[in-house]
Amino acid sequence: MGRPPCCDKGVKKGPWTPEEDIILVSYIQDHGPGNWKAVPTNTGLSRCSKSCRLRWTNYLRPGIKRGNFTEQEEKMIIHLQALLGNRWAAIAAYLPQRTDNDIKNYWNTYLKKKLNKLEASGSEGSLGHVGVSVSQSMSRGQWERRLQTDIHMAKKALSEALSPKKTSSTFLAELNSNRSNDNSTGSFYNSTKPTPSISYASSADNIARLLKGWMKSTPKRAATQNSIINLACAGADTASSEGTTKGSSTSVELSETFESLFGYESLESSNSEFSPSLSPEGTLFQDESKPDITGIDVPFSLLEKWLLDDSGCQEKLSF
DNA sequence: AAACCCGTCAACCGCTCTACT
DNA sequence: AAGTAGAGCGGTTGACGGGTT
Repeated sequence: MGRPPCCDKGVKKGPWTPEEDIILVSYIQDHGPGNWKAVPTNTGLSRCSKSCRLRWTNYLRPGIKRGNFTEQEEKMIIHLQALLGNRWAAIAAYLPQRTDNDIKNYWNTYLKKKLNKLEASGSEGSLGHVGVSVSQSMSRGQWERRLQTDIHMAKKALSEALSPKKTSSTFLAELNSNRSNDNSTGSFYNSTKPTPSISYASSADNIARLLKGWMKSTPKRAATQNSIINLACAGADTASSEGTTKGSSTSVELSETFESLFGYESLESSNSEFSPSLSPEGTLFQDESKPDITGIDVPFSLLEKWLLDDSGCQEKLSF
């Protein structure tokens, strides 16, 4: 019974190594994401295509916010889960910097329990006005209006998605011109379309971040770091070449090398403030898999407000 | 110090959907 | 219209780290 495995038996499983990440990112830099079937053969990675796609979309793709969820995000997730159910991809579409996997994990490991506790205690805690209680506490009229709003927004997003889009080459051309003045100050949630200012190379930021953690947590692996750096130098061709490698670097030195190599520091410094305003970055990649909700008529901030505030926005959002 | 428990999260599995022929 | 392959999605697993006993 059951279908045959999607991949050959020879494929590697388990955690991805930095080397593999760099190879994957390097390939995607050159060819763009998509055609995942071809990725393992073209890169020589002994990973199945699915695994490559997953690794990219859930971890390496630029613009992904990692780490703690903010209270706002938490409320949005609770609200959206109540509205949409366990449709994590749909929920993730409203949180452009989070992956569906991340949201799913957060829900299963934390939010569900938190809400269960609240429900069990019958208290109206800090989350009492949102979440599980939404469908129970709101009037039917409110619920239906929300549903209509959701459908309306979905339609808008669909028509948006069907409208002509920029080609990737246009994107890349813009990227190069924008990358120099990348100190984005505009809000990601602006109602105007964000200017694309990302390159595939930006996934090097993600790699660098991951490598930094990897090197810190496992200094004993330093033996393999030289090869990583070599790969990085070869692969991340948009990165600065200033960070030349040293034969006997300590892990700290190496991570510094990566920082300069990938421009990691700038990302790190702003990472704790990885607010929506941080990144028009990532929009290119969000276009790959997520509906473009930034371009719809309803400004995202309004949507956010709607999600976070039960009583608010009903007037503004009724159509 | 060792054993155990628990929470987190990256990754896998298998199913469904969609596009293509 | 039917078959097929690739992509996407949600559920689940397992490794790992931290806390507790």
